[in-house]
Amino acid sequence: MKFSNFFIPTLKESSSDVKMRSHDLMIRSGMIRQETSGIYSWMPLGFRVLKKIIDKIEFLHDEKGINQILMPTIQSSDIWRISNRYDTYGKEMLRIIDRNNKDLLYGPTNEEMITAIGKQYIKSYKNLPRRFYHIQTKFRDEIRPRYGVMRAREFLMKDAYSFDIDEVNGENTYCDFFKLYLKIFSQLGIPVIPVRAPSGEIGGNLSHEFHLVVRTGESEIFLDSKLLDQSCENFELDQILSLNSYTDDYFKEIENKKNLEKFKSIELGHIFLFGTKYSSSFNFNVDSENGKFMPFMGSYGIGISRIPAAVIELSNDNDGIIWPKAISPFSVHLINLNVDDTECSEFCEKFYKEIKSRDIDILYDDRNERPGKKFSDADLIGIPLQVICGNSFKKCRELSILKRSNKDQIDIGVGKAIKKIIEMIGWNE
RNA sequence: CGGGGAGUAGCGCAGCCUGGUAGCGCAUCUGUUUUGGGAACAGAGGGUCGCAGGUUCAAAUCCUGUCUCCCCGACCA
Repeated sequence: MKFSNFFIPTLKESSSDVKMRSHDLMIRSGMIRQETSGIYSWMPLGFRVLKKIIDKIEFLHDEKGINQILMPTIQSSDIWRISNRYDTYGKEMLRIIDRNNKDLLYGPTNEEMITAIGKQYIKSYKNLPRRFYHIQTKFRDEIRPRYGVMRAREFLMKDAYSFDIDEVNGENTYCDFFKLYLKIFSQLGIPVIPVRAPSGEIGGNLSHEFHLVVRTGESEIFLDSKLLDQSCENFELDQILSLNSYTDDYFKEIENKKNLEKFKSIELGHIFLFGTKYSSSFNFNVDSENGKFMPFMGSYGIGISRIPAAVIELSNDNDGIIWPKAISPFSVHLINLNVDDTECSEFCEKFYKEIKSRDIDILYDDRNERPGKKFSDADLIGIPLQVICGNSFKKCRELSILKRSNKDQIDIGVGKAIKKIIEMIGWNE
């Protein structure tokens, strides 16, 4: 992508209204624009990051045989009356009336709808288990939206739902999702901690949240600090159940508070096994070999649009964002400092095409701007590798490769540059 | 919903107390010189001062109402 043809409206100055680092950087790097309180447009650069995250999440869900669907944003009040949540959900639910005076709502979540879908099609135990997911805009009319997309009213969420024949199978599914979530976050380059959350209204249910520990986070969790360095990706159910980590709410309920430290964090995911809560209110019965039963259900959410903000909150410096490779909008940022020079521009053009032909995302700054502006934009946008073509190209056919994370710079002959870049992209950090 | 702050050019702000031709920086446009870390000079364009009412010869400024946004607390991915 050429910078001249990719709209990134960067800003030099911060708004005094913006208090959180990630919020400020997302606005100044031209990723998002506020529409009204808690509602944001995603500009080209921001949307690219979002798409990277979506792609990874989709891939890993599809790989597990979880079927992607797309449910509507607008729901009928009817199904919410069946679950009795239309009246209890409260003011967070945005209610809408259509021209025929029918009560509609902008979906804050989809348990009711997925249960209605399941009930219509799943008639036999032979049709179970089933797992579905969708990625869709949600709306929750939060009391106080804040910090940009970190706590927005309209937000993008991946929510998955499972149907199983009984509790044991439901727990296995839950366990699968637990591991899947750890894998997803690890592949996104985000070190999350699984945290036990309180059981819901129905006793005996399972719930965990996935938190990113960061000093400026707005949640509080309590955990054994050993968990910070431990991988839980291969945990079995009993280990998951006995994790020594708790959400704020859960912490108040437990008795043994030894070895628990308080951390600030950002909640990025939440999984929940709620059993037959909705299948029973929907009278969702399925034939078994010798009678009928109600499917055992769970739901599994990831706050997609919150992820870029969380990552930036964790990974930035005075000059701007430092993207982890996995979700960086581009892998390489080529900076041409001499666009007026034919030789330099021709080289950059060729170099740009060559990198692109190797399936590497590259942003090529071909704008007629001064070096200082290009460097500061590059640092603000935060692409992991900056490749600079300037004076040393003219003098001795060298490029500079600069790592955004620590500003380490190497100068390298043009012939060796591509090989080196590919090598650096492959580095794990 | 309680408490606090703010709405003036695309962005960031001053002016308001003490009423009298709406200003500064950034950005934008033109020209010249510049070009490895947000360039310099010269010029130009851009505003129903959130909205509505009131006081006054005169309102960005004073009064009343209203809308919106932000921050702190109780809810959430």
